[in-house]
Amino acid sequence: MARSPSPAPPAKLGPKLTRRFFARSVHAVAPELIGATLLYGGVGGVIVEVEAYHHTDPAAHSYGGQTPRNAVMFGPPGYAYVYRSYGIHWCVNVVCEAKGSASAVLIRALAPTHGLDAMRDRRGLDDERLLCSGPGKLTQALGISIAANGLPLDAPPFTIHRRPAEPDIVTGPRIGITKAADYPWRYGLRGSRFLSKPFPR
DNA sequence: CAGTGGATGCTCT
DNA sequence: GAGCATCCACTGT
Repeated sequence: MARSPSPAPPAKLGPKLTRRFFARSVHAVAPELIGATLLYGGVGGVIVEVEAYHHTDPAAHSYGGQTPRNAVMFGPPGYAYVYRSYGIHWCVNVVCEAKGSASAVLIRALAPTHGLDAMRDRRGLDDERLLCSGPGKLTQALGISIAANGLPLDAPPFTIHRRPAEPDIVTGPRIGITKAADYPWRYGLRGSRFLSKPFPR
């Protein structure tokens, strides 16, 4: 099959984010991640959708206390928390706030900009819009698995670049949860074609 | 487009 | 043994 020539968005990248960036409230970090560029092994794109999970939030994995699975959430900020979802997919979070706060931001969708061919191979798809438009899709496209759990976000294979400008951000209820389903802690880039689902209007 | 159900494995009760 | 921070294929309008 002929692969459509990808009209790659302009690769505008701010400076690399350091761990200090994550040492703040998830509600401060989450909107600032919209527009940032996430790379894993050089493959990735612009973050267009995230969700905040605070430790006081019944939907957070850390809500019930520390367990082997969520241990990374209880560690220092600036690290990746990866877990298996529905037995099939991986999902990646960035740990925020102070050590022990056990709060994190789930990365839910990217606009692909780097390594499109690698993403297409891993996903078995050509359509750019479907490569990273969901938390399980983007980990597959980037090759993120449990091996990335606990890795620092400011060192290879991870790289996160600050957003080059402040984007137009939408908020709404989080996706796919039953507890605290009304908290408006989903953040997205307004009008993006790469969201996992549209935001309610 | 909306809704439904299966796949699949791990975590915690 | 239940319950998932999901995705995809399939159905019916």
